[in-house]
Amino acid sequence: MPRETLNRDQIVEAAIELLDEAGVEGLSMRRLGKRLNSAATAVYWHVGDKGNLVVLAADRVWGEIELLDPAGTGWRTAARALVQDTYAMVERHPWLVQAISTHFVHGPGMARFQNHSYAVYEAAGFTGRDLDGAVNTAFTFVAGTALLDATRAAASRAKSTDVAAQADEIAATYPRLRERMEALGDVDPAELFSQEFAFGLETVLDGIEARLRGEGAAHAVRELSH
Amino acid sequence: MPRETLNRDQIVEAAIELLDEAGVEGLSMRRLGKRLNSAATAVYWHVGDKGNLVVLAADRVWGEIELLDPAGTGWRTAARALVQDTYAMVERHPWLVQAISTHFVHGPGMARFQNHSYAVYEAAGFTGRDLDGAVNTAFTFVAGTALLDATRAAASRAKSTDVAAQADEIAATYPRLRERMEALGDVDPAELFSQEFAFGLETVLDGIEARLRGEGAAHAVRELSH
DNA sequence: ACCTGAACACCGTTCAAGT
DNA sequence: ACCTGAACACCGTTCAAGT
Repeated sequence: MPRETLNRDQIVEAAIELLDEAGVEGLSMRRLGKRLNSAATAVYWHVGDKGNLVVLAADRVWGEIELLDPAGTGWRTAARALVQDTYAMVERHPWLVQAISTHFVHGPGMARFQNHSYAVYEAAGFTGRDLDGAVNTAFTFVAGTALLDATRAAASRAKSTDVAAQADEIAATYPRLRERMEALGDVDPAELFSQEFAFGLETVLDGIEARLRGEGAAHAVRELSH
Repeated sequence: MPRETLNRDQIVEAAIELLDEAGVEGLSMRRLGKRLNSAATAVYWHVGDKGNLVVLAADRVWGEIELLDPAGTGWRTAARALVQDTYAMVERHPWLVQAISTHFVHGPGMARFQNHSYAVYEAAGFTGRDLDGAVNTAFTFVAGTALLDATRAAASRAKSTDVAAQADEIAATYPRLRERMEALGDVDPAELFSQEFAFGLETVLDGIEARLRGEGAAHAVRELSH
């Protein structure tokens, strides 16, 4: 499978494949070189170093998110869809959380996404600092969900269910945790997670909506930055 | 500085020091061995491998969080304090986000923290699945803040402000982002972040409080799990 | 029970040398 | 302008051998 010359896009694409398969640790310049039929070190000419390559890959995947025009659907539907679609993207690329936690990712992909976020909450009626606040609150919720989901994924990657069993044993020594474990024992973990996600999402949107009506304690905070 | 024998606590303590200084990547078994005046490989006998050591360190730091009795202060004050204190802990240990994103951390430290979370929202009046929902929503907010803060920290670690300048240039090609950049140009980034944090926190607590009064769209979600 | 040292199979990155 | 190969300074981990 010969090719003219290497280029950035092609390298980033291959890197994303490797990242999806094996995570940040599993992406090595030597493995990447092999996949591209070139010397591992040839990649350096195009992307600088591994850190920068991870940043390029991380920014790229933000471009996969579908942007729904809030004018057609109403802001809350668009806001909900945006959070859900972002979460789906993160699930396709579980390495993204680690990438973001160790690198500053703010390229074209992120800018496109952020600009749309602003469009959604602008359509809701927010302006100025409140607009920043609303966008940021929703984004924080997605980020949190992604991070918690990454932990969960790490748990199922762990050798056997040994780790989970040990966690349960420890939790059982605390009264409230034991009570919840017993109450939730029958529920499928995946379904549980998705219900918690839905609950959290609507709760956050409710908080944002209350702010829109000038209600809620969040109102007082705004006075700080007048 | 001689010592009897190595032990787990001592190793985890030294590991946290190294993690605070240089992150997960900067923690190497050889460096750790040097700090403990022992062969790098001696550590393996006590903690298994590096992954498990990171998990032990990550669980340990959850124990640093102060737990405020909600009976004395009211649930909202206790909930707010818990989020703020957790965030402060994460700022002291910036590697925690990466550790959690790649490992399943559910030891005694986490259990203690989680049990207290349940106590706070139980004091607010939540029970059953709503209690899980409230605890999880608040925790998701802290997790998201931590992840976003890690990115920010990675930005300031990056060589010069080159990266940030480049990010601004890209953002400026989007109308809404450019507008916000111009509007916020004068504001100190650290102060901005802390105001967004306060806004988000109160917004999320407002959403949770609305749920407590049986208001809000989050109510409908609860029906799904009856 | 606890520790050491050598060894193995990897890494990311630099750089002179090639075309 | 783009690529190669050797080389350097690291990694995590295993394991026989020691006490």
